[in-house]
Amino acid sequence: MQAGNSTGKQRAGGRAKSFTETGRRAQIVAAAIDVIAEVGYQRASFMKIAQRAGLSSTGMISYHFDGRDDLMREVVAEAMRVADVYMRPRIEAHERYAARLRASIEGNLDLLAEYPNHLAALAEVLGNLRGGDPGMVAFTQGMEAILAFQVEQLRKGQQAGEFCDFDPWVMMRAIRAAIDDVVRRARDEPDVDVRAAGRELADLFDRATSATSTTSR
Amino acid sequence: MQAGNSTGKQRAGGRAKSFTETGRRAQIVAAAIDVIAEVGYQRASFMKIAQRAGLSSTGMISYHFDGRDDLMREVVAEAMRVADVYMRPRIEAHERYAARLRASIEGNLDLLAEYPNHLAALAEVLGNLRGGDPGMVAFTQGMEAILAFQVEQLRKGQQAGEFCDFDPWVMMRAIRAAIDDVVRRARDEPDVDVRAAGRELADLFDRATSATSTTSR
Amino acid sequence: MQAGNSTGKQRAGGRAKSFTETGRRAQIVAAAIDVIAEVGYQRASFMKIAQRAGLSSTGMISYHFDGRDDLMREVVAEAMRVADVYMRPRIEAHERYAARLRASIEGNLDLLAEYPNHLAALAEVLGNLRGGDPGMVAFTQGMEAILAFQVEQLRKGQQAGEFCDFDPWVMMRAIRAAIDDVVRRARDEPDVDVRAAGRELADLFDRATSATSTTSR
Amino acid sequence: MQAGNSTGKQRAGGRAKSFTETGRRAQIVAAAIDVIAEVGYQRASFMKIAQRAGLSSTGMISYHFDGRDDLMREVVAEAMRVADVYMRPRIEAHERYAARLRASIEGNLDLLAEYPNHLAALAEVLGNLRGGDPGMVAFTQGMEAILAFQVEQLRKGQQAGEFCDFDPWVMMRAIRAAIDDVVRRARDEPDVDVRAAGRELADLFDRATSATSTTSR
DNA sequence: GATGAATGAGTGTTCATTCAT
DNA sequence: GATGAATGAACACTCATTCAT
Repeated sequence: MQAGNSTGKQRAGGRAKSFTETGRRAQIVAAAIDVIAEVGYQRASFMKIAQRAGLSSTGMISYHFDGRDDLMREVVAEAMRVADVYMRPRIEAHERYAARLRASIEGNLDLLAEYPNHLAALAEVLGNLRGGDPGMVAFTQGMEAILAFQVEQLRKGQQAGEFCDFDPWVMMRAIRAAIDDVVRRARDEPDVDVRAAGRELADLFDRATSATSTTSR
Repeated sequence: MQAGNSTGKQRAGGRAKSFTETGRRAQIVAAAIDVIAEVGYQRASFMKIAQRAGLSSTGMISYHFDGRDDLMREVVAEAMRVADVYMRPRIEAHERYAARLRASIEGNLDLLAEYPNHLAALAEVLGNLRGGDPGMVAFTQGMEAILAFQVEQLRKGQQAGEFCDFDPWVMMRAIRAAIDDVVRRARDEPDVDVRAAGRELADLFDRATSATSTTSR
Repeated sequence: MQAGNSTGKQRAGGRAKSFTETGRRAQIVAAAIDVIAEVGYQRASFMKIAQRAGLSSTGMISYHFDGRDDLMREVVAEAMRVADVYMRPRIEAHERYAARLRASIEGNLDLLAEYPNHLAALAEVLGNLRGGDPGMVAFTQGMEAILAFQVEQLRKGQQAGEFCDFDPWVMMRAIRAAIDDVVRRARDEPDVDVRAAGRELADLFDRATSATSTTSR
Repeated sequence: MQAGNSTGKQRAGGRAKSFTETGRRAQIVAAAIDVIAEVGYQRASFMKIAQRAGLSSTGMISYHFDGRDDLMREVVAEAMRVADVYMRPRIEAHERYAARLRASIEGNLDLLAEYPNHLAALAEVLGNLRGGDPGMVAFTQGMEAILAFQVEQLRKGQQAGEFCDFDPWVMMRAIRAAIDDVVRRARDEPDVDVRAAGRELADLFDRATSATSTTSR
């Protein structure tokens, strides 16, 4: 999952939470991220998550979260928060859109090297969402908004003459899919050099978006 | 899932099957493909598949298949068979590697337009395999072999001077990931013009692989 | 199961059977004996028996037998028939009751050495009968009759002064239980010398029944 | 099943258990003992056990026990514990091996009179173990160890001149088989006087093992 | 007679969730 | 707040039996 440029998160339920409840929730979310990264979205049962979190029963999770979907929403929110903190400064350090795109791609895979479980969990949860899932609809829309922002960046790059002519939605999804694929590969083969893969992908999409190759003909 | 160049498959058990049993198996596999495409690999229970196939009980599926893994193997084999029949002549109609790559990408998405459930089920099953799954190991290896063949094609294209310098494994996985992403998108948003997306992706990876930009420098 | 001195068998159902049907039945019974000896009474499913018999479906068994109990009755009857043919002349070759008892014990274990599956299946089926099983009640009573005959032999030996004073029912059941135990042991450890065990058991029960030890004091 | 001289047991899983969980486990084990004694090992389904224990679903049993084997292990452990408590002082009250053997036989059947289901369940579970059952292997070995101890007692009795010459393994298995047979008979015919049977069996094996017959010659 | 596909009840097990304590 | 026992539905799978052909 390509991360960065998040629009920020907010809890689904609006009621105020005490400090310890917030702490418990964070603890459970952290355990969920590890478990999801390890065994996948579907096999990440409450029991496994509770064990990883050092809890003695799954009831604790149901107590703190309004169902499995709520927990998963928090997992995604936490992963996105981490990604946002990591990515935003690296992207905004650049002016030109092409440089920002490269920073985005390489940054995602540097992030993967540092937080492999976060990105793996993120990809797992989002990859297992269905369009029809009620309760996750608003969620999916939030994801679309983030993607739309990134697409808009591509479009601006085109208008600025940095990028050639292409469908920015198709390009953006291809970039995200390629990054997610490395995330999945890193999960199964921990020895993969994800930073090197990041540079390769950045080169790849640089060529794919660059205006120079067309103008030079 | 990018398909094509399948190595073919046959049932593990050697016992001869009657025509009607073969028919029932095919019917169940077809139902499984539809259900998997609709609700995903994990949620595709025998009960849903049996209902879709017009069977009164899940026992019938266990009667015809040697467990869930066996059914899933047949699902993949069937999807690969369809893909192979569709893709192979389209790819082999071209001489040059660049043209073959374009044919492969566009062909996959034309195939998606005609058999959306087949490709969706294929991606679902393969995407949910874990390294540790015993009984599916040989299966994963078979997929790797196909991917390796496609990587080899890219490498030959580089040697022939048609492609620029890039890591063929990274490129191949990026291509496959981009195609699979369209498959997933088409599943959730049936109105997507997948053939147009195919042309866009073909253009994208044509630029990303083309040797022209280097010669013009 | 101690065998011998059978009162003979008769089919439960009274209708006449054709020659081929009788052949099929015998074939199935033979397969059932092997399967039961190998995997036990409860795990001996129609499917395993059909496979062993070279039949392509379990329906064949249900066609020829009026349910599982009917098949099991035939299994016992066949095993008892074999045992009776083998045991009767060996026992009747002796005049004295003590010699007949020894012939009975050693004969049973010689029989075990020659037909291990028959005796194992016999013990399995009889050992898994419950008192309450309807449809098997008449059957159990038949077994009791055989045992009663053997008890009567012991009693006659006592009256003849060959045996000391003991409860013949308890003695008979102990003998049978000891023999059955060797049958079970031979099933799990095929290297056991069952004939040697037979001689040991014959000695054991010779001492336990002998009138000499008491008179000699 | 002849019991006594148990080596003791404790749960495989090391997790500490609350009092109520321990209570529930004991309740389920007690229900399992009753059901197994009534319908046998194989027919003792979780559903029947749950109903007997007053539970609404079989899931509760899976919650408290790590599978069917785990429950069966506890059943045997409980039966052996009861047997050990009952038998040990009765056996150790005697010095001589012959007296100990008599105490062992009569004690087992007195125990049967008091805990008929415990011994019936014990015999059922152990009698249905196959050599190939993984997870129960260590279990079978434990039973062999107990039997070996009892065999050793017989051997010592022979060396002490109390017993005549016989194969102690064959003798021990015959004794155990005779006791188990009474257990089974008591299960099907509750009116049997098991204590009387115990005295008869003790007399029987006293004669079978006694050294007096040899000295008088 | 013989076949084998179909049936439906039953198996142990996992799961997210609930609720009395 | 926190616990963990209890719940009931769902899961894949096996089984003996039935029945149209």
